[in-house]
Amino acid sequence: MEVIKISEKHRDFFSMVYAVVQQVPEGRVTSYGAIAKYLGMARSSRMVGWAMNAAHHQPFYVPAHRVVNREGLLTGTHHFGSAHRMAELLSNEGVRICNDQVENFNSLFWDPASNLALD
DNA sequence: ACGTTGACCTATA
DNA sequence: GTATAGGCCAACG
Repeated sequence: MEVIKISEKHRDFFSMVYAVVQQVPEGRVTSYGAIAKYLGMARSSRMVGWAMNAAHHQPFYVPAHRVVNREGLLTGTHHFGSAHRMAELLSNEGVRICNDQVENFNSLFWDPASNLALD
């Protein structure tokens, strides 16, 4: 087991990412870019993925399986322990997965910018 | 300290 | 429609 250390500076950013991911309803999915854009880091969407990497080490639950890339492709399946873990979780929520690809992704897509109010 | 990598996205051809 | 290039910024060797 490796422990991923999170810099104090980015603790906030990570927390914000987790907060958004936790708002994603069951049976719905969102993308890294949408989260990054919502947090004002549209050009640093890779950091969202890095935050997901550390999500497993967080004390609270983070439904990282509901976060996919902009094509609706499950790119992070290898980081879920088993390759089919992510697809299983999504399938359990009613999301049809075919070859690591979310079906009807356009309808299942949940955009935080359109569902969360910006204060 | 430098180069490479990465759960990505946008732009251009 | 696919293919290639560039950018982004933190973590790792």
